[in-house]
Amino acid sequence: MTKALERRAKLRTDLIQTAERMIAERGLAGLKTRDLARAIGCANGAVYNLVTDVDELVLRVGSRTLLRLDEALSTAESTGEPSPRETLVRIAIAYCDFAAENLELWRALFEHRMAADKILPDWSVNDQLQLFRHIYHPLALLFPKRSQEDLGITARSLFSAVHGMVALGLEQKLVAVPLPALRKEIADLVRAMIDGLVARTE
Amino acid sequence: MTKALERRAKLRTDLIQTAERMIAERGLAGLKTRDLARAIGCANGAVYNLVTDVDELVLRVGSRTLLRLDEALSTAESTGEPSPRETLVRIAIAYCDFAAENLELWRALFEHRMAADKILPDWSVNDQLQLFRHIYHPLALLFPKRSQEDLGITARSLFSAVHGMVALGLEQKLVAVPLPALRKEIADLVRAMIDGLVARTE
DNA sequence: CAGGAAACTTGAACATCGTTCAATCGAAAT
DNA sequence: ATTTCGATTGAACGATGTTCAAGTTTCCTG
Repeated sequence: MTKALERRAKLRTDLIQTAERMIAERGLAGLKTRDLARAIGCANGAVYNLVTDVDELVLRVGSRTLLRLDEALSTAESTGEPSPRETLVRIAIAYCDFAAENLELWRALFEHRMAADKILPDWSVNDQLQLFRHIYHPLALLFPKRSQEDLGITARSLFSAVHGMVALGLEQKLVAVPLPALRKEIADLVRAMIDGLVARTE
Repeated sequence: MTKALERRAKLRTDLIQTAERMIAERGLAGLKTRDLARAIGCANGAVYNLVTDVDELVLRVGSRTLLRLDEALSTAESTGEPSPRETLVRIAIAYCDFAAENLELWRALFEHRMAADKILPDWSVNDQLQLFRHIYHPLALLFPKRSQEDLGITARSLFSAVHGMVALGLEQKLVAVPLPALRKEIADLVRAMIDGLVARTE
């Protein structure tokens, strides 16, 4: 009994890691079940013993990506000058750097679309909401009088704005922005957003 | 000679319009050549007489979407209080509204990915760069001393930030934000960004 | 207007996907 | 050793984008 389950568990781990590598190397569209099966040494159909869907596989890879992203943002949050303003700048830059260094895996987080009827599992939803908390803390220091709800909204707005700059900045379709320039733009605009928000409370 | 070309031209127009409707109704992933052929009354393979690729078809639909978006931003730019600050806010809100009202077509602009080796045609690139000019004008009024290049960079940053808020705000995966709330958040953050940028020049 | 050339149109065929499932295999239990 | 039952296989299915030889229409010329 244990023998079979062990094998299954190992295969499952291999599958997810191989899928991660494959997305990183060839993009989300380059993920093929037959390639996966060959890579982990099993039959094409066997993939569906380890995972119900390709959708689930992508979500599992996404979970790992979000975990690493979370770590990157955590170190950015706690490393360096503790001023909330500069902490938020560091977090934004860290987001940009992570996206640049993990371009295809990061893209897969947003490119992936499931059939409208399928609902995505809880473990996947929770993963995503965790990200805002890195922004929430410094924001709470900057705006002690704001309600939790307000802070949450502002945190998401800030995150979204930085996300947009990174997303369009790393897009190769338009004129590709050199990474150092993008980092500078992001730092500038984050400082401007914070200053503008702070000024309103005075 | 004319007869054949007329028919071709009409079919081509039909094709693009049908593709547009199909994307609007069922999303980019719902665009199928066989459905298109049936809808415009020709054989499956005939689609490739009108268009070299599905890629080209999506780009042509995208061009129409960008044109309509441009119009929406134009009226927002010239309608209402002429203060540059409020003009920029109106443009941002107009972008948000357009995305909400043309959700799938707007998404198709960014979801679509071509094979890495294929280069996208000039007419498609030009379409996209036009958008920034709506932001450029008010920005130039706010920052008369900045260089053209600087203004262009700031314009793209502002656009990208708003784009991010709209993109993540309209995403249904996470908690869906009610549209009025999203509009308010965008207006707030745009004002904050502008105020923050202006404060730096004083 | 006839008739051949050129261009257009067709739809069957191909390659590639994700996914399914009846048949086969192998390990644990008796 | 035999049975049993779930795990595994890989062939097959249904879509899908794309191609192309064959058939059809259109156009030009004598």
